[in-house]
Amino acid sequence: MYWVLHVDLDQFIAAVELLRHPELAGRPVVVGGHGDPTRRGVVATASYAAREFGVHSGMPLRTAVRRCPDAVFLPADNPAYEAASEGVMAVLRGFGPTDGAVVEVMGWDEAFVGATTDDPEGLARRIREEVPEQTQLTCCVGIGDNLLRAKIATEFAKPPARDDGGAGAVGTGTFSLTAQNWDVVMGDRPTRALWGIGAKTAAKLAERGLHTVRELANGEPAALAADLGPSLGPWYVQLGRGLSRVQVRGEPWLARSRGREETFAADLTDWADVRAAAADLARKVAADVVAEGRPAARVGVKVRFAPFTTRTRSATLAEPTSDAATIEATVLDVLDRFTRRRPVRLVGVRAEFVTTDE
DNA sequence: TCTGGGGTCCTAGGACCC
DNA sequence: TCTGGGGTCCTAGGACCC
Repeated sequence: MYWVLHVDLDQFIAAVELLRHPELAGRPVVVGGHGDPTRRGVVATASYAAREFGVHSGMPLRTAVRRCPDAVFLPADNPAYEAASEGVMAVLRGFGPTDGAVVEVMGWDEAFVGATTDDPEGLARRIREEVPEQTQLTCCVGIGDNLLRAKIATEFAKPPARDDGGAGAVGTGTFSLTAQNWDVVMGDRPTRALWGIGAKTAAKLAERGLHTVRELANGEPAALAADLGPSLGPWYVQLGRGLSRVQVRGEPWLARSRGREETFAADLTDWADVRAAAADLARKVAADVVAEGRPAARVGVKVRFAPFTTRTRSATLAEPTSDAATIEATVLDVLDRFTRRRPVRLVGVRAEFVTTDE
C-alpha cells in the first residue's frame, strides 16, 4: 500500500546552532533577526530552555529579551540552515533506490516521503535512525494515508509541548493517522488544528456553528462555497474529513516568484530614501532572477507605512525579462504610484516568473 | 507582544473583447 | 441603441504556512 511519511526535524534552527556552538547546550538560546534584541526582529526559534521563560517563535526580540534577559541571542544564518537542510534531504532521497521513496521538500525542516510499502513504521524507524547518524539532527515522523494526515500525525509524534497540557500528544517520535482513526483522534479538536485553517478561517467557521473537525466534516460544501469562496469552502470540508492529495511529488520545486524585503531599523521619512532602498532591493531581486535562469513576467512592490499599514502595487512587464535595469526602472515606477502617507517601515520587491501551468 | 522574511494560493472587481 | 452573457487578463488584498 502507498504511504505518506512526513518528516519534521526537531528544533531545527536551534539544533543547527547547537552543533556549531556546543558550549550553549542547555542554555536559553534565541535565534532571529540580526541577533540584537534592541533592533527590530522576531524570534525564529527559541531553545527549550528559552521557552521555559515564555519565549516562542514569532515573538518580537525586544519582548524575548524582557522575558529572558540571560538568553544568548544569535542572528539568523540562512545559508547555514539551507546547507544543513540539504544534507537531511539527501539522506531522505537515499531511501529512493532501496525503498522506491520519493521526497517532496516543504521548507528547511520538513519533507514528505512517499513510498509503497507494507511496513511504514519500519521505514519511519529507519529514517529516524539514518538522519541523526548522517547529520546529527533528530526528527519525528508522521505516517498517513495522504499528505494532510501525515502532516498532522507529526504533531502527535513530537514531544508534548509544555503548554499544551499533554492534549493527547504521545511523543514517541512516530504517529500514524489514517481514515481508520481520523475521527477518534481529530473529531473533537478545533478546526484550527487542521493544516490550512488559521485563526481567521477558524473564526469564520465558528460563526457558522462549525467549531470542531467533526462538525466541519459534516458541513455542507455548497453552503460553505457561497460563504467562503467557490474553491475554499468545499476544500475546508475536505480538510475536516481528513482528505487531501495522496501522491508525493518528487519533481524539483520551481519557484513562482522571488522577493526581498527589509524592515528598517528606523522608519524612513524621506521618500528619496525609500526610492534608494527599493532600487537596492530591485537589483538584488534582479540578480536572483538571473540566478533562477527564467525571466520575470511581473514585478510587485510592497510598502508598510507606520504604524503597520501595508499596501502593494504591481505591474506586468512589457515582456518577460531578466534585465536588471528594466526591473529596477519598473520597480521605481510602481513605487511612485503609492500614496505617500506615513513614514515607511518596510519596503519589499518581488518578481514573478512566467506561469508554467502544466 | 509595537508586530521578520520568504513564499503560495484564492478571491473579487474591473477592463476589455466578442 | 439604455443594455446580455461568457471568457480572460490584470490588479490588490487576504489568508496561510515555514
